[in-house]
Amino acid sequence: MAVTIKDVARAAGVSASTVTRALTMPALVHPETRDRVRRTAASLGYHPNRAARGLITGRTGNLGLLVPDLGNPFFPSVVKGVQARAHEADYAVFLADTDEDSAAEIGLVRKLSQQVDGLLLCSPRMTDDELRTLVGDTPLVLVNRRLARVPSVIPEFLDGMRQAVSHLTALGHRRIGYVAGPRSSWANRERARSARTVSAAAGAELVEIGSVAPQFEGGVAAADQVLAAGVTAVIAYNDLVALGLLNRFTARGVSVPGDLSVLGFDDIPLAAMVHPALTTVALPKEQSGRAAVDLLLQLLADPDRSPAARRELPTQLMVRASTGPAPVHPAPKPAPAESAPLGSAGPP
Amino acid sequence: MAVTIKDVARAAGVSASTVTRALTMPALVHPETRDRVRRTAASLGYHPNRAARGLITGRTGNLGLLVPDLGNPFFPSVVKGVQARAHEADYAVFLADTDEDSAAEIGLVRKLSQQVDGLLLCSPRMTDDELRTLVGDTPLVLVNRRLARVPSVIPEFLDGMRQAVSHLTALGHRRIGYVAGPRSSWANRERARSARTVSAAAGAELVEIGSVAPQFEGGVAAADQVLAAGVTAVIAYNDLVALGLLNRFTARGVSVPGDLSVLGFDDIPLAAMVHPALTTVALPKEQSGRAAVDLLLQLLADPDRSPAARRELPTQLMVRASTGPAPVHPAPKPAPAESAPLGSAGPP
DNA sequence: TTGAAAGCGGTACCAT
DNA sequence: ATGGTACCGCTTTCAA
Repeated sequence: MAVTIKDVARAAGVSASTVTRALTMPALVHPETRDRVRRTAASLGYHPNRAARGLITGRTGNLGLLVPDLGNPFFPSVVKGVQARAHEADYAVFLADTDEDSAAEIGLVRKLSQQVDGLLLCSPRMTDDELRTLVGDTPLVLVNRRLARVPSVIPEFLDGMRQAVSHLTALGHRRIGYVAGPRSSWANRERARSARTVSAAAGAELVEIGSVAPQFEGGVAAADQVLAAGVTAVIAYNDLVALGLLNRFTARGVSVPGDLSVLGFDDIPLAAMVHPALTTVALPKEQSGRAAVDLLLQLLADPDRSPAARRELPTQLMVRASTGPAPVHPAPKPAPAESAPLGSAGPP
Repeated sequence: MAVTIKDVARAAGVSASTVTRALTMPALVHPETRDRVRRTAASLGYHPNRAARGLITGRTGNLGLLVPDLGNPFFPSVVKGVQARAHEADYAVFLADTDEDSAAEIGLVRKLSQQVDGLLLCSPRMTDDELRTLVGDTPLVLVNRRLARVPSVIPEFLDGMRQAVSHLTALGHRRIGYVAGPRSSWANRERARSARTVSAAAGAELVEIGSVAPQFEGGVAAADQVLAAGVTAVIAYNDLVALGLLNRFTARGVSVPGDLSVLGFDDIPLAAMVHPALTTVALPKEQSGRAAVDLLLQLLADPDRSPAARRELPTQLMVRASTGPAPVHPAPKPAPAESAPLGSAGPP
């Protein structure tokens, strides 16, 4: 069994109360006693049992983080940010991957909420109504999602999209595609809305295409529709989808950015590693994670504060090789390609 | 405050003891009472407080998972496997990213061990001696690392390397490079050792190159040494390093697989998405995670069992476009390239 | 079959 | 400045 407070008390010749004080309210105990207790505790390798402490203080020192899919590199980045900030504040982190399943989200919130001081929901897929039923139970902070009266950390989507569209129109593009992500994703709805607003303002025509899984395969699946849409540039829901598009375009002999410009969202590390490197709107990832933890800690420290603190973090267009001047002639519509096996197309 | 056992007891008109029994030892309570209690509990939304329960049972229902870097897509995959299996068994998972730092690993093990029933250490960077001091404290399972008398889940590296080298020698390669990863990585030591053993047996010459960070940048950094080594094929410590090599080769005008074949390890999803797609040795990832949880649960269920259960999982060579026949003339040594900005090289 | 009481490892309050 | 005691939520004897 582990070392308990009683072991320390006995070894130091004091009561359990004094041990607690020496460790958590040092000012209240005689310096000499304090030092002796602390030394004894250290030498015995004593660490207070957080569960037991939590039982009485109501504080567990834990927080929970839910993400839809660790397979999308966007989320591990957010997780890293959360971890880093949480550990600084001496919090431990429960992580759960919900597999893009809103039912799983709800169940996990319920299960975790009793073991944590607060929860961070990153890009939750559940509906607003479902989300509302969870509020009040446990302190909640949303990441990448906005809901009235719930604290949240979100990126400046509108500005990011403005940067993206300005870049494309400056290159001469006038007819731009947007490949939509999952309908259950608030981020997708925001990006689509921003795309409409911004392209209207810029005098460009926006063609909305499908609604695909937020993965490489989604992009591969949407690529032919993009070609058929006669656009000269396409903005993908996220980088994975953009990479799927790139892959399929290469397989069909469509040159990027010669025939078609491709732009992603997120700036996952991968975006800079591929060929051609992907132009993308960088979202704050680690930073979102850190900010969310900050917001949560703030909330815990002083619960009666504004229940709807909200932080919006800047986005940044990363111009790389996948976008270029609009072709003089509209996008080509090549003959149906030999169907290349996904992800294994040979060299051009 | 959340619903407690007393609330349920009062509402159902029984004692707390009966509530416990009705929920955890149904056989011991009168069917009628049992049903009434369970209905009341359900209608009140009662979930037993796991921390309180753990205090007395000694079981927390939690487990901890440490990984070196979530930024390497290999680890999120393992995490997904752990999560999936853990949730099936009704366990919650503490996750910690140690940032490739062995000191952080040790601290986190200490911090988490009191809150969990067992810990999974994935690719720990600490030394064998450090690792040994941690054993016995809390049930431990190693993933991707072997240590005497500690249960572990590891891939069949030797066989994986054999597949890789056989593939290359069959293509005519006789001089093969191995770009080493971090020295603190057991996996790296194993791969290097396997590479030596296997290539000797296959009559190929092995050239060991550097020791780089297990990341894209590590590969970029090693690429020029690889070219200078006069090999016709190179095996990278992992896929990220392989991608870094590819990127720099492309920038220097070296054709893959025309001039040089490149082979990775891991089979991260990315490997199939790039161009040319990366030939790689697929390691079990989700599967390792699941197996590790299984091993841990087994250990918890019956602690006196063999303390050193060990599972070795098969690996699988994925042949893709980055490997091809050895060139007739040894690898070219192109003139020093214009130094292309990392990760942003334009189209060939 | 059920209830009362003790105690898991801490902390907080009230004495002294 | 320190010790005693009650209690956090739950499980587990022990009696009835």
